Amino acid sequence: MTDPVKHTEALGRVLELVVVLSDDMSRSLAAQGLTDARAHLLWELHERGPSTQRVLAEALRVSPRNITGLVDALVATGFVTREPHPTDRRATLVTFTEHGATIAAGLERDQHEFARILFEGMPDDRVTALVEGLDEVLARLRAHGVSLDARPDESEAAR
Amino acid sequence: MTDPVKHTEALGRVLELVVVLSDDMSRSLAAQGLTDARAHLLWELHERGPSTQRVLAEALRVSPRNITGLVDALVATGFVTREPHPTDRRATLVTFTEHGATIAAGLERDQHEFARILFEGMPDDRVTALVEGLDEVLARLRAHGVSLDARPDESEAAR
DNA sequence: CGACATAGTGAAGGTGCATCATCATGACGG
DNA sequence: CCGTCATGATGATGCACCTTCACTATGTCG
Repeated sequence: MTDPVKHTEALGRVLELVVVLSDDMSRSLAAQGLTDARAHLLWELHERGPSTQRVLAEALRVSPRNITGLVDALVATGFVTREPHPTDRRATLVTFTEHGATIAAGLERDQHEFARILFEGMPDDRVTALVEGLDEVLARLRAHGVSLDARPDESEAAR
Repeated sequence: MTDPVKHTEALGRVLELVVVLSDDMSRSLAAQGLTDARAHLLWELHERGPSTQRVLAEALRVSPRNITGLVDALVATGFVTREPHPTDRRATLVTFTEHGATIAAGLERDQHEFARILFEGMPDDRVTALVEGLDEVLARLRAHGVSLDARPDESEAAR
């Protein structure tokens, strides 16, 4: 039971944070000439190193076809290049240009900067409480069957 | 100072929650034949009652032109109708059909259901801590100049 | 070698968003 | 009363993201 009203209030806070945060991050990315999707791709590339488009498609959870377009755009703006895969002639390795690598490193700095803005000076126990609270919420979501790759199978039967 | 690593971890949790949550909500909406934007419009209509498209555009923070399309879609699927404004012949009042009102009420139930899934059984003090933590983060975001209607003026000068 | 799987792309389409131009109507000062 | 300006909605275009289906080129395995 606990308090349903408080629960709805908490959900409201989470949703508000979602809106404000994603809005601000998008704006910050746009200032660097990046869209959300392209920045996401750059980020994955930054963490994985040169990758095939197939791998990127799975990382971003989008169709391989879509990756083609994103890579096209990033190639056009000089952030990445397509290199032949050394052993598989079907595949291409998406690789940073120098410029792209610089930008990607900047994304990481931006993330730290963001964390600093949000949490700097906040008491440690408060941050810990927040992380634990969010972890529990995430755990509940997963327990409820939100696996983040739930295919639209015949899973949903309720209602 | 406090701990930068913990801060980055906390940001990671927030971002993960954003992804998982919005993904799940989208799926839940799609199951009712609604896209995110159309559901958002329905939600505003539910909270405001019959509204002009202009008002909806401001509520959703999108261009009036875009509202025309969303309303078109909702009219086509029978969720809303366009009624003439009683006093201003330029304007139209977007109004629920019976079906639309039912669906909108369902959205509200869904939100409560969602809150229940996320928080039911969680100790009250934990929920409170979470809300307070999120409030502080939101306050910091705003203090940092994220006003949610920051026009791309000449505000950004840094970097 | 033949059957099948896999990497990437062309074609076509849906959705959400934007801007600019246009039309009809409202509001206000002279 | 009327001209001017503001405002509500929409037509026309265009971009970004995403999808599915079809197809080519290549890898893999019996």
